[in-house]
Amino acid sequence: METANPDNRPRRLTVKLMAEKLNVSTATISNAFNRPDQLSDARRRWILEECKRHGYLGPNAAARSLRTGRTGNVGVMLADNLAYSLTDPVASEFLHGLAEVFDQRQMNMLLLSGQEDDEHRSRVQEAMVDGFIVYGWLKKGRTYERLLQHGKQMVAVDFDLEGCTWVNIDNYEGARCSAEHALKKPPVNVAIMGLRLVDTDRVCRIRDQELFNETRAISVRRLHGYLDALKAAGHHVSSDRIWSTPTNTHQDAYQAAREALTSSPRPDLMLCMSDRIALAAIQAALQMGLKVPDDVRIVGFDGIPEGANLHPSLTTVYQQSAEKGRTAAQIFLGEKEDRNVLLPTCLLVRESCP
Amino acid sequence: METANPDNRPRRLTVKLMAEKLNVSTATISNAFNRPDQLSDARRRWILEECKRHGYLGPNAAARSLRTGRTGNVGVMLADNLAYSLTDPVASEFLHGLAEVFDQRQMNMLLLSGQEDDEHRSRVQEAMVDGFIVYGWLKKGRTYERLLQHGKQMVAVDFDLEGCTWVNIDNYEGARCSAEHALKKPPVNVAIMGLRLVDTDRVCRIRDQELFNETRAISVRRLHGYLDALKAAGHHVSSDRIWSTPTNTHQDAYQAAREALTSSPRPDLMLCMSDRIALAAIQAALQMGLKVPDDVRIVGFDGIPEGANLHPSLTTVYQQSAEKGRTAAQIFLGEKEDRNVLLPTCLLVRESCP
DNA sequence: GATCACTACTTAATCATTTAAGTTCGTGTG
DNA sequence: CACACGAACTTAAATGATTAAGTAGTGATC
Repeated sequence: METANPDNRPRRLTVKLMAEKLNVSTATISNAFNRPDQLSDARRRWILEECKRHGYLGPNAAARSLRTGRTGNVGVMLADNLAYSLTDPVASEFLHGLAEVFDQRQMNMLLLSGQEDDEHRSRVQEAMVDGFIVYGWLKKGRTYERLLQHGKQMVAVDFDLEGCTWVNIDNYEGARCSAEHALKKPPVNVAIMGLRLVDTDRVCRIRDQELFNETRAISVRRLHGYLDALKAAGHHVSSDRIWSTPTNTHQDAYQAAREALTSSPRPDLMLCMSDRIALAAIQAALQMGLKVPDDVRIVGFDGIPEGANLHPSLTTVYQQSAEKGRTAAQIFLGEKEDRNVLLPTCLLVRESCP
Repeated sequence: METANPDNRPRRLTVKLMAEKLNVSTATISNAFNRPDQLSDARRRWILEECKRHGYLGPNAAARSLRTGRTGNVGVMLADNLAYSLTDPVASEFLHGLAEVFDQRQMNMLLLSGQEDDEHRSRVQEAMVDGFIVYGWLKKGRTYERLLQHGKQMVAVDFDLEGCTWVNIDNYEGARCSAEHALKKPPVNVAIMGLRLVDTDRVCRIRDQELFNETRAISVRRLHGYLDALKAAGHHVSSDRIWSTPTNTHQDAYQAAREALTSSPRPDLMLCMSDRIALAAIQAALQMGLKVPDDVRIVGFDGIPEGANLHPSLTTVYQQSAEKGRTAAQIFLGEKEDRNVLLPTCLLVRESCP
């Protein structure tokens, strides 16, 4: 048991103390803050004013949450590195969409990293939230397990979680369609620039045995889209012509692009699984003195704003990142009829691959 | 009082129930989860295993927080619109820096909007956090007051809050120095493109009576930096030549730039208080058939990555946004000796104003 | 004048933990 | 043997709110 306060001076004000001071019940104070209809208007105003005067700022959040079972927070679990995600243009747009809805509904977003620390502790159980939005592909592990167990509301985005409602885009069709467009003018050598197609932390080429590894289902679907379009056009792309970057950072993207562009035979069409990769590829190509799209055509994926004002501007697959956030938030809040939503993509034909 | 559970079947497992099931005290279960040194290793492992088997996932976050007085969360209050901030390049970099430190220390970030709703309710009191990082200039009001009262740990960034530790950059010197550089080649007509210099929600020019309004101290300091450099070089800029945008969005920035460039006399030097504004100004100038820097020289502020790869690339004042986040986090955690930090800026001379 | 409905409260149980202090028991020591 | 000590627990008092159910008083209605 805790020792009594030596000075007998309370450290913080509580409803109980305020009730004593004002000579009313704790229930009445609570009602003054939460349920105006439960007491007369005059009394309510008087209580609020007295509380302010005495320095009682309002109910303690933890105690309230313990009693009501609600927190007013939604846990936003980002599968990728948290710090990185905050500057990734696609993730930022998604968070923007989420914030638009949750902010209006007076809910706060608690950012959670999906990556586990050395002790594999999970942040799911300890998070003070009413539920989760899970964004991106989470590896199986403790966190994954805990997400299946906690029993709160949950929406998965860009991710398949058994039994969970979801929002996603049509990665396969977006990729297929962009490749189909690019193949109208037949290329000689195609390179595919993948994002986390295999489970390593280095830029590398894919080997046959790793090709259908499902570590990153988003990318695997995009890959199938590319490959099917290529097949339909009578092209064969060996796994030697498929690169993979471990992250969507400019640094990795640039390295991969550079490797691909200096490989032999030099590609004249690069299908990139993100705009970051595509922009890095354009930069690398220009620095090597190549002309885009004359010497090498480049197609991206995502449709980030930066791709529009550049010269050459980027041909890419636009995905509705912000809408993905708004939709996920609405499903979370039960404001949407559909429990699962597949958002369409659309092809933006610009200069890098006309 | 609450009615007893009709089935007599508990809705969730608690330490109490687990204690009964396993025939140990609640204290022992709690210790198994929190203080390994308080019980034998064998017993601890047994308890954790039994808990898992019965489906008890661990202590309830709200109850734990109520008892311990800690939450493991840090409230990140963004003065600007929350949804907007998440896509603003400077704010994103700042959040990136924060996340780098807090994620490593196992703390979660709770995003809070500094903007008040219609009822002026403040989120400060209800937030389940151990303290606050306040980012950006907060208007006086209920939220501002509450921040002064809550008594928890707090760090203000890009903001002055009486008695509070802070991190900031030298806005005055950064601006002065960039203007000084630009004035080496004497301009004929200077335009200053301000960010929230006055308290309206439209793009506008400044009138004399509003000039020294302190709604946005960051901008006011930058303005003084510009004006002092101009004065030193013998220039006078009337308030008619100073624009202000209400937000740092591309849309507002573009509109302001367009207005400035079509105003008479047309400016041949534009000092912009953000890179977003400067980039919009470059775009607007090019679209009008003007040459940058030949017809109009443009200087930015922030040093965002997008300014580097553009043609013409952007001359600007670099500020260490991510470092600002890391520093704020460290001060918050008490890991820094200094309680207040003023970060230096540096001038990046590039093509838009050589 | 009894009954009823309504307002404006109060009472007290409950939410799920943590932790200082107390208990028990086995072991080493003078 | 007595005593101290530490390990391994248990006991029970907080932590700070919310809320169903109960109560008292007032006025209207039959």
